[in-house]
Amino acid sequence: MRGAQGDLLRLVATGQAESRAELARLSGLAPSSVSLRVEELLDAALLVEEGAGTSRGGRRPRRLRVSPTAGLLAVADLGAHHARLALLDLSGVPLVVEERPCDIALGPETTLDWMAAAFDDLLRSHAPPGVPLRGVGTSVPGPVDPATGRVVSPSRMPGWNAFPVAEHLGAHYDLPVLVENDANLMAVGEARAWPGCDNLMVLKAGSGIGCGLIVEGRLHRGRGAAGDISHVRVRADSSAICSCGHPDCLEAYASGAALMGALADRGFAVHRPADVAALVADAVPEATALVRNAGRLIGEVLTVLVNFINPDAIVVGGSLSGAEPLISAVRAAVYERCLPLATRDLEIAVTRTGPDAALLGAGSLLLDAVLA
Amino acid sequence: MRGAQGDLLRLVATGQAESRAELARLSGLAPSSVSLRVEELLDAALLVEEGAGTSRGGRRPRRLRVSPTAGLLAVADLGAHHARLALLDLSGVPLVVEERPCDIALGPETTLDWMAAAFDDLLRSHAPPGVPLRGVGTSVPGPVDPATGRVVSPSRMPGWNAFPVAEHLGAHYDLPVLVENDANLMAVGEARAWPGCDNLMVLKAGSGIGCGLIVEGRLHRGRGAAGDISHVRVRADSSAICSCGHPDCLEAYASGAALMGALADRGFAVHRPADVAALVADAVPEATALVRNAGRLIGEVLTVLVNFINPDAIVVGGSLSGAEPLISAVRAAVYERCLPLATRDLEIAVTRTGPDAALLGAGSLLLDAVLA
DNA sequence: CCAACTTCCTTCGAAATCGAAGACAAGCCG
DNA sequence: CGGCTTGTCTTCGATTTCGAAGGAAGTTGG
Repeated sequence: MRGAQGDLLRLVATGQAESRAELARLSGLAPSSVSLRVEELLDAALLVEEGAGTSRGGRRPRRLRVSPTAGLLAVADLGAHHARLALLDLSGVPLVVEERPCDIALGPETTLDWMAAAFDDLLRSHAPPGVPLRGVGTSVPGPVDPATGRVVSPSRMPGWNAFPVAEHLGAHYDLPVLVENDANLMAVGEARAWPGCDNLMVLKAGSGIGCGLIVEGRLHRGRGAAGDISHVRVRADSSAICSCGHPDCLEAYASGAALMGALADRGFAVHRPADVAALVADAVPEATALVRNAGRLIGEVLTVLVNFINPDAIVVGGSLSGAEPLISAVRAAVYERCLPLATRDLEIAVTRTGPDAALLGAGSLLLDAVLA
Repeated sequence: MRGAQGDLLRLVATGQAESRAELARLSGLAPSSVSLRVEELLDAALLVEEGAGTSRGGRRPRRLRVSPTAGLLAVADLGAHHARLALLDLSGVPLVVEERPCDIALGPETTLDWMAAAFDDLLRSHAPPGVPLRGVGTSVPGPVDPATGRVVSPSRMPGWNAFPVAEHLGAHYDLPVLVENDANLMAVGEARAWPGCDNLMVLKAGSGIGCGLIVEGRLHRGRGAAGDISHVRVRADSSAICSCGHPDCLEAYASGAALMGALADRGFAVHRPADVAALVADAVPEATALVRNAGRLIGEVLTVLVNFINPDAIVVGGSLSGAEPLISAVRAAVYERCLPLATRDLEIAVTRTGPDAALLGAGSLLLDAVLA
């Protein structure tokens, strides 16, 4: 897909434009040029005309949509013990989402080959005939070097260090391949649900603590570890040594793994972070207190970042995001301690996208690669 | 200056391109189109051809420069007790730089009218005849709402709250007017001296502590207070209440003002932050210890931001930047505590631009406004 | 010194893009 | 119901931009 057409298709696919007139406004092209390009996209069966939109006082626009036959994207959100897999159409709408158990500790080759097989499986059972696969993407729970698509010193991924994930996955396909950190993809997916918020911090509170940063509407990658808040030193009464070797990292107190450990010490049966959220939902005092304390610690770290970045919103996702005391404590810390200018219009909210945020984010970034 | 020409002129003015061929490479336009546009800019006397550049193995390029007669920019860097004023040509090169005493506590009208008079003064004495003034800009030592050009709750600027600085200054001129926070402008100015570093944190250590953030080559403004690190809570032995009402803000321990206070308590005669740096240069133990401690505290705050943003470099400027122990302590804290991935290629250095950074930054942003 | 190669810049026909004007299709309103 | 207004989309000549080819002015290397 070359330049101008790609831009137009992207605007339709991302839901920013639904008519030729909107395309003209957003793309900066002349209405006549837009008509020509759209005509070509219709001929190529990448776009379809679908009825009429709502009038804004004049003639009703002819609604444009990405054709369901334009192509599919296969995406995965890879966790430590299970992966969510999905097929999306080019506008990012899921045809099918599945969660399957897996184990990243088996190493990259095994895991990625398993993933490719799972994608084939989904395509066989759910892809309409004749619709081509156009891109493949996955999240990984660790830092990814944006230049090379390699995983870099991931603490939760034994055996994966410096493994060329994108390259290995790409060997199965002659297609654009995307590999990105899970919190980053979650941020991208979430960003589409927050129109008007160009600067967004998306916290992933799961068994680890991650954060994705959207600046001016675009994912901020840094050197691959951007968004890390796990290893910030927090003010704690006791003293814990983190796996990174430093004392009192946020992760050692406020991560899902830390909370699970603390609850297990007190005799609760918790096997995954969602179990912690469940205990909180059941109003178990120990769990609530621990989660609230975790939220306070996270919130105190976020104050620094909110003052510095001035985001439009902080969105909390991940399997602990269902624990209301966590969000409340984050809110309390941020609103109490940050500059008024930074919090005046700051929204702190739970995910609008739900558990598929990273899958949708992968679709969004993949679309860019496909239409490049 | 309309679009395409503006882009080309900007590339030459910012020193990114010196020949038609470079313009073609950087602008994405076809060589033939570049030649046409350059011809028009030469006819309009905005560009001049000036000899030949150095060959890169083939025909030598014909070097292009912005004409010295193309226009001037009047810029100021406004401090609490003095202002630096300059006239720049459109490529950002100063014709004249002066420092004059002033007092922002006299209020916005008085100060800004004084500034306009000072600009007129400079223009009379230093502007070549017939060269038009094309833009006016100033820094202010406080947050600026990017949308309105108003100062917002500035702690060091009594009487300025919500004052429409850009509007008032604009009444003197029928020209683009720029008003921006001082640390932000410093960051923009510094960024041009760090080619290849697209993500930059620029620390201004003066009587206050400010920070400007460059992301993907562009200034990050947030809601106007972005870059603030003054009011981060630090781990301190004693307890001090900051002017913002919270305990143990960084500013209360590590700002030039705080250091001056501490030194004055010990009987030293210090009247401006540079005096602190001078004491350190004279190896006065009390001053060195205080400055080193300030650097450590600042560095600890920066660790959070470095992990989160992964900048390419941290640049330290401001009147305390000459104090070597400050930089060393910042370096020590950041390199010790940050993630290896974040510090692997991180440079922590003193300003390359010197005291005129904010003036040059103002010129850089003004150029964008002039060529819009 | 002279060919071979590089890079820079221009020339000129082809192609893409624009923009003004108008056709088209609604809602609004007495 | 029939103007009136508003917004959408297309037509078509004018303009801009492109791109391939070639000339100009160097360097490099036998």
